[in-house]
This record gives sequence, C-alpha cells and structure tokens, in this order.
Amino acid sequence: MLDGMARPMPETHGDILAAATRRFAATGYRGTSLQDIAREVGCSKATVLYHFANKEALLVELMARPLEVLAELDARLAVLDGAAAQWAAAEGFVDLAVRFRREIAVLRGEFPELLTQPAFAHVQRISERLLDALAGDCAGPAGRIAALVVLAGVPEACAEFVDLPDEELRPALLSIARRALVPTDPSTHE
Amino acid sequence: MLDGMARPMPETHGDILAAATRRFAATGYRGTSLQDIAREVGCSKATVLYHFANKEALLVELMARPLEVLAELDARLAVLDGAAAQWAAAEGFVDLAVRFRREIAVLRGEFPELLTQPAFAHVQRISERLLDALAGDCAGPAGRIAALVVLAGVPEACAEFVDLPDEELRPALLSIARRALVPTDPSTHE
DNA sequence: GACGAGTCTGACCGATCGGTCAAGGTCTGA
DNA sequence: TCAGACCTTGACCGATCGGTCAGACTCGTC
Repeated sequence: MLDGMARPMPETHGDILAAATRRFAATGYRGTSLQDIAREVGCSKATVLYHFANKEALLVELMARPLEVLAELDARLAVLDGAAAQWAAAEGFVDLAVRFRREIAVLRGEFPELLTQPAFAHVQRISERLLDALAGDCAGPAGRIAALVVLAGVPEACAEFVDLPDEELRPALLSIARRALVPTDPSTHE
Repeated sequence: MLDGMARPMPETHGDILAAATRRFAATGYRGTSLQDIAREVGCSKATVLYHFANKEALLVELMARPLEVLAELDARLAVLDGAAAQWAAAEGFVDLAVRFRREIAVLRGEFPELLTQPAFAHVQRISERLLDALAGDCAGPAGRIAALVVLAGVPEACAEFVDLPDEELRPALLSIARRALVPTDPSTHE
C-alpha cells in the first residue's frame, strides 16, 4: 500500500471491472461513484481512471459482450416474422437475460437514460425491433403491452434470482414469457 | 418575476408537486435536481424548499395516496389465502398500477434504494407479502419468479403507456398477469 | 547504473448537489 | 398606518461528483 506497486498486478483492470459490476448492480450506475468502486477494489480513484478513460468506459466495457449477443439475436430475428419471430425472440431474450443477468442488473431502471449515451445509440433501435418481434402481429396495443411486461419483468426477475442456477431459471422464465405473450394474430398470417 | 409575489399563488405547492412528478418520472429521483424542478415550475430552488422541507418530502407527499391504496390492498389480502389471494392480488395490483401509473413511474429502477429511506420502511414488508400472494402456493421457485416478472413488468408497462386510457390498459394487463402467474398448487389446498 | 515503460497515488480542479439564511416584497386585518 | 403572516429570492455553505496531473515507485533491458 505504501509502495507504488505492491503486486505484479496485471489483473487490476479485471478487478476494477468486477467491482464496478457489483456496485452498479447494487446501487445503480448513477448511484455509484468512482470512489465507491475504488474502495471496493482497494485502490485509489485515480487508479480506476488510469485503467478506464472515464466512468462511461466502465459501463461500455461491462456491457460489450451482452450487447454483442443482443446484436446476434437481432440479426437472427431479422430474417423471421410472425409467430416464428415471436417465438425466437422470446427464447433468445430469455437466454440473453439469464446468461448475462449480472451485467443486466446494472441497467435496472436507468435503461432509458443510459441508452441516450452515444455509445449505446444502436441499442435503442435493436430493443425496439425486439419489442416488435415479441409483440407479434396482434392488432391493438395488447401485444405491445404484453411484450413490454416481458421485456421489463424478465431482466428484473433475473437480477433478483442471481444465485439460482441457469438450468432452473431459464425454463421457468421461458414458460412465463410464452404464457404472457399474446399469440400472433392468425388472420394476418395464414 | 421581479416582485416578491407576482400571482395570488396559493397553488404553488401543487404546481411544484406536479412538476416534480413529471421530472422524477422522466429522469428518476436521483437524476432530478431541485434546480430542475424549480426551472420547470418557473421559480427559484429556494421556493421549492420553502414549500417542502427537503427533496425526500417531495417524494413522500407524491407517493402518499398510492401507498395508502397499497396498504388497503394489503389489508384485503391478509384475510385470504391460496388461489383466492393470488387472484385478488393480481387484480388489486394491476388496478393500483394503472390508477397511479404516473406516480409509480417515479420509482422506476430506484425502487429498492428508495425503500431503504425510513419514510418507506413499511412498504418493504407490504411488497414482500404482495409477492407471496402473487406467487401462490406453488412449490419451487417458479411461482415466485412469475410473481416477480408481473410485479416488475406491469408498472413498467404502465409507465410506458401513460396516455392509453385506463379502460384499455387495465383489462390487457390483468389478462397478461393471469396468464403469466403459475396456478396455485391444488395439492396444498383441496 | 541508467533508462523508459507501466502502474499507482495524493492533491487538486470546476461543477453541481441538497440545503440554509437574511432580506425584501405582498397581502390582510386591526 | 402599521404589524405580522405569508411568499419569494439571490447569495451562500459544505459535501461530493467526475476528472486531471505531476510525481513516485517497480520493473525489464541495455
């Protein structure tokens, strides 16, 4: 602690990222200061900012993999429509939410504002397409309402049941999503 | 603006509360400063703090009616159990969420942290009982997972569809909640 | 031993936060 | 006319925020 470099320390970067994930998930992005993260790691705030350009860079690196997988899901859904797209969207989204539930917990409630940051500009469009797919071809707002309940409720449940094993959480959520989503209107797809 | 009292102004209190509701709903409790609220009202920050003891007092007064109705729902559920409680919980909660969707939008994502404030201590226990009722008597975590999806998803959908009339939003959400919730285990209640 | 690259830190910066306060204005009623 | 309740304000406070910077320490290499 008194010397400039106590340990060999190539893993400081990862330590900081892990601590940031825990703190963001616990108290939110805005509710967590760089000082909080530094305290959890056991280093100074300046060290955090040596490894990451700024606070946003922490969030961007944290969400890199989940957003990559989200983009893959988006690409897969692009070539589908109707009931097939709705089914694939539900399965893909539940999968994503379960796999990355620790990272997704970071976004709790701050999702809309965080999306306004330029680094996440494309996520806005992707999540809109995902909502459309989940809503199906149902006329009226019922489909979109159900899609939103799933889109918001599933990540929240994931964040709450972080310690439940994937094999238990995933099928339960998928079953809920299937039941909640309004079936695609058969009159528009014969 | 230049004089000490431009308008007759007994409604300043209400104006501030309304502005706070809008700002909190748009950018969250922590994401809204007293300055933001004052700007929206068209008065000084000091005026806001003349009408409300502090920032938390704004939130408390804002949530007073919704929390009152929540407590009534809690009392109604206390004398029920099993499928009857589950049914009543779903109906009561959807009703509450739709009626007070503007106020509930304020809590978006900051719900857990806001509950730690002493003024909301009792809400913690009430929402836990509500979750239990929604979960039903289902063995395993499936019931609780479904309850959490509903508990988190319904308010989010309400906040998103603020402009949809109640008569359209309520039945749609109630239908979704009924489908999503796992039926109470009949083996524990014959 | 000298040197440069990499790592870490305390001290510091401007901005903004929630909140206080004295002063001054308007109004009502005696 | 004047006292006092009521309302509003700008100036100010300490704390905390994200972020900068010069310096100090540890290395591997020449």
